[in-house]
Amino acid sequence: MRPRAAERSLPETGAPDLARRLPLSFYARPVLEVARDLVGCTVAHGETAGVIVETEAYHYSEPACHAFVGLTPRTTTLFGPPGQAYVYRSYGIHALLNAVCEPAGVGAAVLIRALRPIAGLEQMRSRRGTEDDLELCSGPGKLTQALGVELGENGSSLLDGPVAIFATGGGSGAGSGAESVPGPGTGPVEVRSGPRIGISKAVELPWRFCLAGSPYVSRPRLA
DNA sequence: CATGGGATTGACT
DNA sequence: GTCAATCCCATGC
Repeated sequence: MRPRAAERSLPETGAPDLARRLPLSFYARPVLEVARDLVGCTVAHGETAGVIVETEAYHYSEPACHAFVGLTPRTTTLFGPPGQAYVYRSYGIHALLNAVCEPAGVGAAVLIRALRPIAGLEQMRSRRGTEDDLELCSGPGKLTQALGVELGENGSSLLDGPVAIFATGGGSGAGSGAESVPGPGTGPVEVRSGPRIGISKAVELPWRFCLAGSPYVSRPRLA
């Protein structure tokens, strides 16, 4: 399949290392680790891209997760192999984007909740119908609209599919020796955790992860 | 087959 | 702060 434009050229912002997508081994880990480590990474779709500033973890063992009910037509992707996009319709209106995690057979995924836009801003503004860049991707339904991610991409591979996720290469490039954590795009990113948003069950679990101080996270902001 | 409930958003009081 | 929009699907009769 042909390379996507956003993979080959990106604006200066953040100078992401778009040469390499996150590998399968990144997703085949405990979902809480993946959720935390995805903050600071870059997600791209077509000409558009943004840096992840907010995520939430979902695991079959707790009732807020769709996989809690077991294997059904809806949860097939969730129980599938890691590194796939789980896209579903929310409230009959919005498409929400997740990254499937943990080994195949374990229903778990990370919901991508907010991005800092870095590429394809004009297309995002057009799709979103606003000129306010803070409103482009500051919510799970907003970012899929801005990126143009749709339900048909459910089950597609994040490793070799239309939705791509990259480490946002920070200062020390590759080959810096030391076995750095395999996931986090950048070096030091301060991530805060708190309760997940918009759920009615397992509300106490602090499985939401936000980039500290980012104006691009959704509301309510994490103190 | 009928029903009910959302991993949300935007408009409005 | 409240509330409707809108549709997929899990559940129950």
